Amino acid sequence: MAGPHWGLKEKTFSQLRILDAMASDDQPVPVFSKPVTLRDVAARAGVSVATASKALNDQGRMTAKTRERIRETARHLGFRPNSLAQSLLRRRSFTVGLLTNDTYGRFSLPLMSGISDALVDNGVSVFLCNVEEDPRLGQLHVDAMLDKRVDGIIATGKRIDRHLPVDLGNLRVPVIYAFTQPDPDAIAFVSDDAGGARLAVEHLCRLGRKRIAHVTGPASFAVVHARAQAYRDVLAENGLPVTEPLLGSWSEAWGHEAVAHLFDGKRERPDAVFCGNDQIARGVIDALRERGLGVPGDVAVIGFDNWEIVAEATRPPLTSVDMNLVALGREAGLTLLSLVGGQPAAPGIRKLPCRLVVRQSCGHPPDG
Amino acid sequence: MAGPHWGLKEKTFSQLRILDAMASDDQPVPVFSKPVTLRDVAARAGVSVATASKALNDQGRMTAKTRERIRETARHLGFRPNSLAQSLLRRRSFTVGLLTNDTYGRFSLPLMSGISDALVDNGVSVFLCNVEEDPRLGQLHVDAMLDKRVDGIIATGKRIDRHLPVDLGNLRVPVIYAFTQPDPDAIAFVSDDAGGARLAVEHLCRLGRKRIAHVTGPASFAVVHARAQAYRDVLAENGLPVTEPLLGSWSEAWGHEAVAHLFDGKRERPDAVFCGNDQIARGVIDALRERGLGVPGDVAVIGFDNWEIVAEATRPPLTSVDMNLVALGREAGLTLLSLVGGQPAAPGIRKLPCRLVVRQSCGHPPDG
DNA sequence: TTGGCTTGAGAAAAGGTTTTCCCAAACATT
DNA sequence: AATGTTTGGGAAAACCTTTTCTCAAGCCAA
Repeated sequence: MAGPHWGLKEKTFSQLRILDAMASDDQPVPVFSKPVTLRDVAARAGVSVATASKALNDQGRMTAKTRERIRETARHLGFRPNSLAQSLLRRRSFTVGLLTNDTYGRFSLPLMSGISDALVDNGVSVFLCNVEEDPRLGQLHVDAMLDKRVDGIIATGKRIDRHLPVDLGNLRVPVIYAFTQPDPDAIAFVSDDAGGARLAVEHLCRLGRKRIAHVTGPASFAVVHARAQAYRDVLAENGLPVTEPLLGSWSEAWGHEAVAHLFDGKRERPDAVFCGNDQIARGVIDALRERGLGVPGDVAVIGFDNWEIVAEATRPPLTSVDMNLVALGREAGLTLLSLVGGQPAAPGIRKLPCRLVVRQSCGHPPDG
Repeated sequence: MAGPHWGLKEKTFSQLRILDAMASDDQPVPVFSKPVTLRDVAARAGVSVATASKALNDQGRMTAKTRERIRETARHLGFRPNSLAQSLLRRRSFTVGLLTNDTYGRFSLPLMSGISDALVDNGVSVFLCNVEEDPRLGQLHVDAMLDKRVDGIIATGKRIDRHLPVDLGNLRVPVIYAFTQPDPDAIAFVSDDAGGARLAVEHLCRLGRKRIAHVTGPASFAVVHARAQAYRDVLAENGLPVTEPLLGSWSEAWGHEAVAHLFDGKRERPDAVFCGNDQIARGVIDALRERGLGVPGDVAVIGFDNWEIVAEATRPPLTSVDMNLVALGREAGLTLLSLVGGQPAAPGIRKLPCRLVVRQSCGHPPDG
């Protein structure tokens, strides 16, 4: 099996240890001391490092037997190429950075999950950097990432109309945004909020609800207006009366309070409430119960975000619009990858569709 | 300012562009094309790369004037050393990996935040890898991290008695565990659950509560027993009656249900409930309200985890035990760093103290 | 002036891999 | 037998930085 003699006197101590281990065992050798390098493989197989490299990368020309012998040797030694050396040469680190200011990870973690999913099979790892709202911290992270030669950066914010406290223009590496778009030339992935709102309101219409209210977050959020407009559009399309959306905060407390506005007045009372997020919906449901109103019997309630930990804990479990954050992350990751690979990509916003998750807070499912 | 002529014919196109830019501007030059290398700096300063390196790293000997000139040139060109090249040489990548299976990030994100905080000032970046419960995925991530020559790994789980689906023994790099300890020789950081429980129960005692119940998670969790024992201890120390903890799930629904057990029987009714997490506490509070019992008037309720998004949304806002996850992450990060630096560290578990966050669900604060 | 010592700075190796040549040997063609 | 052509494989450069070694010049003392 061994080739011609290959200069034992050149072997270092650690190489000798590897060889010793090999002599007694035919399994891949766990190496505790130094990592196995290509030189080790080449020496063991009796070829040059150049040939060894080509054998392992399916490059160059050599007899099938030689190639296989080198491969077997590498496998046997447990050789894994040093990514740093490869990166240095290829000017490509198989590493991307995810920049976020989302402390709780409500948005960034599902996104991260999608990104990581899409990239790990390509051997790409993800640096996660939480920059809070601190420009100094942001610069620190960005510099560290650039020094480490990340192939690209994904920047995500909590809302489309606020940006990270860091400038990513003219960066030498491609940048993709998720949930923010600092300028129109940037490539950004966002969920289709209007479409999601349509999904919700149309669902309520299909269930025969006639007086559908909308309780949502503060006017300072762009998504509030996008969703509110879709809400109005769908009601108009269905010939239903439009009541103005109630704007407040993203909290349970606001949902609670909004119910008072909706049900205390002398106006006709809603038989459905479309809520701007799951926490508001939760507050609404609690307040309705306190008033003796049944959900979904008297009033149907629908949420937004499909934050499972909230949606599944409400009684009854909450029907909600899911923004498909994992899929969004996956798309963003793949697009970044193709950008890194030199494929051009059109600037602008890509809206990804939402998805309705039907539970029990709106009554019988459409086909049930 | 320019030194002697330094061989213009040797300059590449991109270098010439840099020089052109310099001629017209005295600010650091934004470089869109290729990154500035040490060679560029050396050439521009009229010295060898060796000298340039030494000047920038405060090594070697040279006139103060030479050193300063090189530094100024580097600053001017916006030179940043290529981390990959440094890593290759130093066998140190200034990179660590955080392995987790916590999908929602309830635990791992605060931890991440602490780790990142502690390390970013040392120029260390963190790979976040979510391995779910998938051994294949785990191996994939670990291999990718090792190939990229991470300096160390922090592995975190959701619970101390379950481990990640991946073997991190004999890894060539130091490993630190958070919230898990696969074997007694491993270095692990966990929160002091017993201490946290003491904090909670003692708080209730100080407030004069006499019949304190404990509603917690499933028996399969080690922390359930640790906290329950501390609960019993504190009650005994205070001469109060001990009722057996109610074990269930970690959900709101269970908190709700537990209230029925506690208040429907013919036993004397509790005037306080110590809950195993904030969601249970939330369920308990909701159930109490439905029974017309006031919180904290009739019954004091205390939670665990201090998950702000839940604790602050309950009415009244929930007093809860905080596990100091950020601090724990910071400690873990710093310890890993010292391990990487060659400092030895004793194996075993390090318990970090919890902290009580007083809101309104237990009545007047001790000093209020 | 010679020998020894300090000072300032450069050459070269190292780190691990990939890739571009290049070269011998073997084979095929007239 | 002499000339092309393929084939298998190696040498060396490149990526960028750090560090060790070396060396010439300048200085001092004798």
